[in-house]
Amino acid sequence: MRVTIKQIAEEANVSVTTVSNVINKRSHRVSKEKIALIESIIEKYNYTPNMNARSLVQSSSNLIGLLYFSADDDFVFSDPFTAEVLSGIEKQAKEMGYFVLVHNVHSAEDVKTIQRNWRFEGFIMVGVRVKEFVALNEVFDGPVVYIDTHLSKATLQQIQSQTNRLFVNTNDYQASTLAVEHLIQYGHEKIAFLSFDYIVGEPSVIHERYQAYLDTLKKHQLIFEPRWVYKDSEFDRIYQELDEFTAIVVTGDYLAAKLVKFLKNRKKHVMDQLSIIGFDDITFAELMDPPLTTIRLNPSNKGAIAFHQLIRLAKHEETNEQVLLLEGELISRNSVQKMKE
Amino acid sequence: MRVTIKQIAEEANVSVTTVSNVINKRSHRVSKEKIALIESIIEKYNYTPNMNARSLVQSSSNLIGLLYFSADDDFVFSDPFTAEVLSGIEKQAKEMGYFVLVHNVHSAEDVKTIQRNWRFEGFIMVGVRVKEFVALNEVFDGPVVYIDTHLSKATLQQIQSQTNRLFVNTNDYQASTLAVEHLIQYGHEKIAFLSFDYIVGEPSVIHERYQAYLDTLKKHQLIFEPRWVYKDSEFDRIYQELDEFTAIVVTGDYLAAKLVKFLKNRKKHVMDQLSIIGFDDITFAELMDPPLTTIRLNPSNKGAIAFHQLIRLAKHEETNEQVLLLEGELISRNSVQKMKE
DNA sequence: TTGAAAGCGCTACCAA
DNA sequence: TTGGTAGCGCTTTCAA
Repeated sequence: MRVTIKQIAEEANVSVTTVSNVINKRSHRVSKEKIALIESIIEKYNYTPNMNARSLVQSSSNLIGLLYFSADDDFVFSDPFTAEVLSGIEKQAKEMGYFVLVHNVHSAEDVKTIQRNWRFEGFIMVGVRVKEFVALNEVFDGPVVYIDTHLSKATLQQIQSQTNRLFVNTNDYQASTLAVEHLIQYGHEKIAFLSFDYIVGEPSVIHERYQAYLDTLKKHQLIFEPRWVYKDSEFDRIYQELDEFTAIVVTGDYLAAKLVKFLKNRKKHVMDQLSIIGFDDITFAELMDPPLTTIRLNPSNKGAIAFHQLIRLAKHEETNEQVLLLEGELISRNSVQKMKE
Repeated sequence: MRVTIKQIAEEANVSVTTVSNVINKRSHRVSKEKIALIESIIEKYNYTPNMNARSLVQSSSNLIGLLYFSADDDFVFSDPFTAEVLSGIEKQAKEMGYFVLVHNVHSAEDVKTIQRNWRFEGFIMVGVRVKEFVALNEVFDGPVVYIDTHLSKATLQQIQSQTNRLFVNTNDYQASTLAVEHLIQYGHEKIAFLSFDYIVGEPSVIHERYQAYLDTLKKHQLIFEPRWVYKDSEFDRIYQELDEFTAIVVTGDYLAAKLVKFLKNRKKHVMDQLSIIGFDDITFAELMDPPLTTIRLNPSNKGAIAFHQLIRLAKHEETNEQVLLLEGELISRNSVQKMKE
């Protein structure tokens, strides 16, 4: 059977209080000798406190929850993005003595249950959409860091007073500007845009990127051709209109990889003719043929930052900004070629 | 403040025991009316029991730990394999009302600490090597399922008596046989083998695959040329000896992707001349150029199975086999070509 | 069918 | 500097 604080106390001939005090490093409340003695016994039995008991009495736990939202029962942790976020979180958590419980949730109710079951210091939430945000945000009153949840100005204003809510996003506008500027710098003037389908008007990653695409074209006085804006279901149309533009911005590397494959199947050497830039810098980007030029978003870093912010919130430390924007970084490989003068 | 069992009891004018009984579905101990009454109150307050309290008294928790071993501080959950395993585990766990805590550990000591902190039903361990196995195996006496830990016959024999230890592996021998047979069927007779570096003699995934490669060649009376066995550091040598063989077995898709890239850089159309088969079927395999023929290993399935086995162990259900072997599946794409007769 | 009470392991308060 | 003790929310005897 495992050693408890009581047994340690007995063996040391002290009270449980004293043992508790040395465990919790309240050294000013215990004599040096006793500390040494108790620590040796702790060492001997390899004692570590029972978190359940501790959490029960303290109503806190060194436990944080990584919640991933998805409507369907998809295998979300196989999504490389989520996986890397988790990676970043877990690494930091381990270092700081925290534990991470992961859970895939579908609704606010789910969160209610899970947070009632355990005592979480807080949550990091990934994949929350605007429409579920409000309901969700009410469920839990502890600290929450949202990753990549883009809110409208109005909603943001509403929750400004909630000092324990934080948003860690990529600066998608900046990232996308970076992408388009790179293309322009390389001499491209006819630039297309490909993204997953999204709800127009609703704040989102894609919306930001699209806006930046528009603005950057305008800034450089390049033509914007509505036809050149594609959804992921329109590969065929891209193929047909291929001669019209010389470069395309694709809002994700994975989608870019799919497009490249599709195009290559139709036409062996398309990529000599079309420049392509993606987002994310997934592992595979550099292994593609041609190696994919992309905007690196560094999700593990995002996870790490989210974690640290969460801990700050939990400790009621001041934060200036409610929305943290992480910059994207241009990774220039060969899929974007210089236009001949 | 949250509702407790006590408050429910008060509101229902019954004792906590009775409430506890309805929560735990001991319907024969409570009258129908009280059950209805109590359940309605539970519903009303959206009450769910506090796991810490429950775990404390029951010494169990519906909590399982996914422990990933790594010597260094790598971002292991960004490894697509681990991520998918987690995916499979988490999905099942959620369905059955379990929770998954993930932790990256470096040593047996780490495990000791973490398991003392929380009350785990059991652990699923990934990435455990033979040399750390023994020490590790002693630390915890609850159920453990090891994923892809290959042990020697001797070690396996030693722990045969531990009925709560289980191993879920891919049948790497079968998988590799499948790969080589496929190549042979397509007319290849000169077949090379590429793997990461590994310790010869120590049971491992690669060792199994190598052995199957050897045996299958022999079975078909094909020549085995020791020179054609490569490590991941020997891409250059592969390039130099490229004319000697027509196909290569690569023990992982990621490695295969790297090789293809390397080779293409040297020689534009190598892949017309060399057939290649990988293992894993990573997401990217089908997006490669050419699309990679591979042996699908289905890690999320592995995770799901591991989870179910763990629960069986925890419930002390009988298991016949201590080592579960999951079959690989040939996914035939275009990277393996038929030899001309 | 119901309830009183002990106790899981720990912390925190108060008293010595 | 030390210890006694209440109590966190729950389950589990045992008795009624």
